[in-house]
Amino acid sequence: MMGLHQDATNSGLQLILGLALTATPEDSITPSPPSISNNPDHHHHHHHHLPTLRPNSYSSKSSFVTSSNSEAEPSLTLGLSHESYRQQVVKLPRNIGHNKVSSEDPLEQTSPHSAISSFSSGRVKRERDISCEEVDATEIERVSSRASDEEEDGPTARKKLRLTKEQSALLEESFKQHSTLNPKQKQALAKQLSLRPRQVEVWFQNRRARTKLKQTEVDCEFLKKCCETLTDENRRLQKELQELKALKLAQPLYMPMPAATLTMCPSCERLGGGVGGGASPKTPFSMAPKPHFFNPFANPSAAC
DNA sequence: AGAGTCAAGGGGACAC
DNA sequence: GTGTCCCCTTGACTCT
Repeated sequence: MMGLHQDATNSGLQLILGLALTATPEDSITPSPPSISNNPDHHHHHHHHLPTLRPNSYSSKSSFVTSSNSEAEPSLTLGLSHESYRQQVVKLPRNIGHNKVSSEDPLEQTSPHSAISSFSSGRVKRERDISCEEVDATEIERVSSRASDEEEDGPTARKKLRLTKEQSALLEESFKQHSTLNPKQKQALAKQLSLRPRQVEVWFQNRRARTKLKQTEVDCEFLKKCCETLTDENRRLQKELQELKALKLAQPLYMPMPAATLTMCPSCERLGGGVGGGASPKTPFSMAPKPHFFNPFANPSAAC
């Protein structure tokens, strides 16, 4: 999809096209995904298996799907419903056990940095206040101790990841360059950000969705204005029509019309003076102010 | 307390 | 069959 700043400056026609082709440009630049068999961010979809209980809710769906991915972690639950699975997932500490998950992806091994950014909970606000480079050993220790606290917390709710400013900035920067990522780019970015590829992918998906939503809002505003303008124009034309009808009734049958309204097309010599004669049939949405009466000099053939 | 934000889950569609 | 996308939704968290 085009960037918002670009779309916002589009003309009406371009806007209409944009509406019809939502997100297509974005898709068009999506590189054909090469097959990466050892992609640690393995397909997150075809995951109709029963979920293996993982301590980390941020383990992508794909993580427990990849049976061939050397994950021999025993399943602690069978046939959990969606909700109960979520409940189970959040009961366990996130950064404990996450590292013990054997993964071919080194990125799956949560670094202290990502442990903080990915599994913060009550720390979110603090995390925003402190920049990520300020994450020192004390902070890491605090996180670790909190992890053990969480273990004792029992049924706590799922924790929410908040990306650090630096992570967000880098992701934004990357998004400006391409709104979609190929697997290599994703891997590289994930490594750079100490995030899992799945998290990068999700961020881009949500970012695209936000862009689209914003564009939709802009489109909506534009269409509202169009509607208002057309309503006004319609009102004006209706009024003009009424005036002309009244004028016609008030005049004797063969009384010549006022000179200003007597118009003749110079090419076919037919009388004009039609209602709203300035509006071209080809431009029904023209917002340009129109003359109330046909102007043969401005538009010699409009009456034909 | 309720609205807003945003990372993530789940599912369908599609290309290869 | 796999990987990725979009869409919709959920739930944790923040803001007012």
